[in-house]
Amino acid sequence: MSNPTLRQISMLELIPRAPRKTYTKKLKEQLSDRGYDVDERTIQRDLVSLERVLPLICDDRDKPYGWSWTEEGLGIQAPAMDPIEALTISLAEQYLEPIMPKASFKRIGYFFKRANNVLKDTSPRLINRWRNRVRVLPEMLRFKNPILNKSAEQALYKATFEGQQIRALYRKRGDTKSSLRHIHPLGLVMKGSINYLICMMDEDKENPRYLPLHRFESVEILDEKIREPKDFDLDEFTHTNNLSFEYSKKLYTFKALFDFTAAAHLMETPLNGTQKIEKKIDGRLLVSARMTDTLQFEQWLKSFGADVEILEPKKLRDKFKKLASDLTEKYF
Amino acid sequence: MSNPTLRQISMLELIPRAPRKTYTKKLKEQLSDRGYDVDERTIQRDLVSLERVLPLICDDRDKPYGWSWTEEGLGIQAPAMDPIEALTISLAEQYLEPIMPKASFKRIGYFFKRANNVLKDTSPRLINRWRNRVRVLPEMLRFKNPILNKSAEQALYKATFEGQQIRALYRKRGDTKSSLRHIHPLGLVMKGSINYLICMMDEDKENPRYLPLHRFESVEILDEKIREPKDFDLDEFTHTNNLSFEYSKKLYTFKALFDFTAAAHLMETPLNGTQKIEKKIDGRLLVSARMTDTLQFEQWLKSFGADVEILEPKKLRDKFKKLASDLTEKYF
DNA sequence: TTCCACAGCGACATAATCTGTCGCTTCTTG
DNA sequence: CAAGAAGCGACAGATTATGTCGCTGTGGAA
Repeated sequence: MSNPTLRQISMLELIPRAPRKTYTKKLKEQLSDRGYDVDERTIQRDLVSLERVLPLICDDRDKPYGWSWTEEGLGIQAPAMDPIEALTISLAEQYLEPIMPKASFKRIGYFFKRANNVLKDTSPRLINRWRNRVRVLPEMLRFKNPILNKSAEQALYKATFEGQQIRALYRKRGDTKSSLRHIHPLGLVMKGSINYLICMMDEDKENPRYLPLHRFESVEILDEKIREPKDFDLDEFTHTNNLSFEYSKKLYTFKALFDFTAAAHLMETPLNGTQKIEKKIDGRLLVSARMTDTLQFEQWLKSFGADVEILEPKKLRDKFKKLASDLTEKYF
Repeated sequence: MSNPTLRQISMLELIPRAPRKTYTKKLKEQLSDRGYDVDERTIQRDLVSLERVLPLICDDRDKPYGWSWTEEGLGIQAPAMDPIEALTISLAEQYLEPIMPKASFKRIGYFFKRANNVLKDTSPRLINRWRNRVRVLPEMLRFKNPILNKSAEQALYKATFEGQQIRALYRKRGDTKSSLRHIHPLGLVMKGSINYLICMMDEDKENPRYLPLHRFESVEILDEKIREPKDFDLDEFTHTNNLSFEYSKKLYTFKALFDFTAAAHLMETPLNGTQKIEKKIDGRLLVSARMTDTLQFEQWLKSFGADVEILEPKKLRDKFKKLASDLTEKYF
């Protein structure tokens, strides 16, 4: 089909958003790859005519002119979002906002803007109601995010993605000054308010380390591929270094008596599929489940204070026994 | 400008995704609103010619034919995502997946699909590396999500959005059978694995209630606007009903001694802007901050076990004193 | 400087297309 | 069965799209 419409749509999809640009030559090639064999002159004409009606800009300071979509221009999206979809996205926005790195969140902001535009168009009164009537609440205490250097962060992402070595100014915990290091990035781990770079450093050529992103002061991407330990497995690494706790392999049978009101929610949101629950005569709930042995689970139990009595495993019960005496010692 | 390209792009934006459809008549009007005054015949021709090259479908079982984009078709997006943007979105996907209602997450899945497509095109090797090298780890214990009825959930969303009354089969906590209720939805609150409908019920015409979505068995949207209490404020409601804890207004000055290793992270991710931290001679950290009086904060403190000693406020210290004796009583 | 390559642009002629109109057909509905 | 609605084929004239060519200005190399 030699329909100009399709060719022009393809072309519009090939034009990047400012500040990146593309050029007629490049467009000609890319369009040719997609089966549109046209003269460069035609592309020029198309660009000029589309520029008049769409938020395109042409950088004519240098001579192959550089074409891009304007930074904030709305572009084209078909099919348009329907209202329910837009609502869902605006909900996703509420979920993401507090937990995602600020810079990343901003980068996809135009997308949320588009969703909100759709909602505005359909019915400003309804969208307002939605705004006022839906909340995503934090499940737990949120800490302040560490301050981090945006350009360093971006560079770390890029280097990890492309597998390039870096040279970076990194400040060790406790140190006030940062020092220059040569690093092979292996991966990224986001956990709560802290994100970590998993990497090899010159000090230890065997074992990867994890470094919080906010301790990087500046990052320079080197023109050299990373050297990685063979069979490196990020999940295994996070597990053995206590970053993750989902994949722990040690299992035990857990049994405890919970105060009814404090643990009633376990009836509807069980710990996992193995959980069993039984109401005792004194009103307490006997909960049992196969659990992995993790720090987080212990912390969760401790947060119940005196509303839980651990029965099994004995080791865990002993820990709580010790906790009781430790606390007594502290406060009496 | 009588350029067919632009008109056709506009038209593509006006065609909804299946199962919704649109019709030539309707398109003619909408295009006319946008300044494209063309014959219906032209629109028909455009549709047929675009159908051949784009994932459009025409439902010709009935006679104004219904046009839509196919359910999974990729549509048009310009400007295209650049790779970094696509990475960011694929990261957002990792953040959202565990915490967002499954149905909602699926609804915007096409968007993540698009991002992943961009990445695949740029470099399949790199995207694979990214997949293997980036993890979003849960910060805390995740419970199993309650099972919920998808159509009921969708209806609750819709009714809340549109402000319509509903008639629903709702199962009270503890009950095995559900009963029919007449409800005025006021809002939605998502908190961890449980989502709540805030609403007025016939039993109590004064005070809103909150009902977990997973206890709804079926929902029928009525053709009647909700009656809402005047000056209803969702934030105030969540606050007074202990759903949220961020906006509590009671403030106190908190002081405690933390074990160094257990609380070192507070130096980088402070509780809030008012936090002060001081290293004592015995190695412990004296942390002080203005805090709101919330259950969650107390739970967080309890999760430290014997690694924290509360100094102020006295009330809180007393609670921990009582905790110590309660635990001793339980375990000795 | 001069020369050359490159990119953009205007002009032009022709082929290709786009589009409104009309009339026929098919289907539904009362 | 009549009327109306929607789709579709055909047609013709107007419009547009496109390749080609040659001119111009710019910038770098000789």
